[in-house]
Amino acid sequence: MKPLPKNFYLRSPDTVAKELLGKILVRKVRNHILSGKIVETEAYFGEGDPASRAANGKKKFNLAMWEDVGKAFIYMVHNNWLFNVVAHEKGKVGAVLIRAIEPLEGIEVMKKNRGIDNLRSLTNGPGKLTKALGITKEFNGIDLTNSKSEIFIVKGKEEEFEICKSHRIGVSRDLNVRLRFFINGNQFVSYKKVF
DNA sequence: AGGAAGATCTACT
DNA sequence: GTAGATCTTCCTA
Repeated sequence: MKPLPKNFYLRSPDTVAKELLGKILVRKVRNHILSGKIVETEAYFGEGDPASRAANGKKKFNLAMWEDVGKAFIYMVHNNWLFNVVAHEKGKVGAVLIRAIEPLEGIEVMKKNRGIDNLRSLTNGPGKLTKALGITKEFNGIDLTNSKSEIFIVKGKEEEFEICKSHRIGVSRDLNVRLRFFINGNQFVSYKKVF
């Protein structure tokens, strides 16, 4: 499987967020592979988006959002690492938060990483999936378009699904636009409720 | 030093 | 399904 090319991410964050649904997030560890289908995402812009980490200008920790698209942008909130993909049009700023995946390969390892046995709550949240896949700040800036990386994203198999939109979750000051996208009816979407 | 943050877990109604 | 306590960085004063 070849990773999605860089120009996939060279578009508006909301477009990329929508199109990332159904793609496969792959995490390579020494002798095994963990992977899952992306079922829920959120788009974040740069300036003008009060919920974005980039809203207050460049900082040390959010530099990745200004840099090359197709890279990982990882930061911590409430003791959880959140995994984003840098995506924006040329010269702009933005990222897509991966909020939930459906486990495919390496489920036993994910259960061990999470310390639980329940499949449904294994990766149905942004902080949960990073824990299940063993993702930490160390991977900030990693290239997701290179299959040699420890984390990358490939095209999944073709399938039909309905895309739903809602407002972003947990954001104290959201924009008046729906920027959360998820696969309708999927068991691993973090909240069914539509805000 | 203090507070806020894109969340999670647990314990209930 | 919803409410409340609580976890750790990084930013701002």
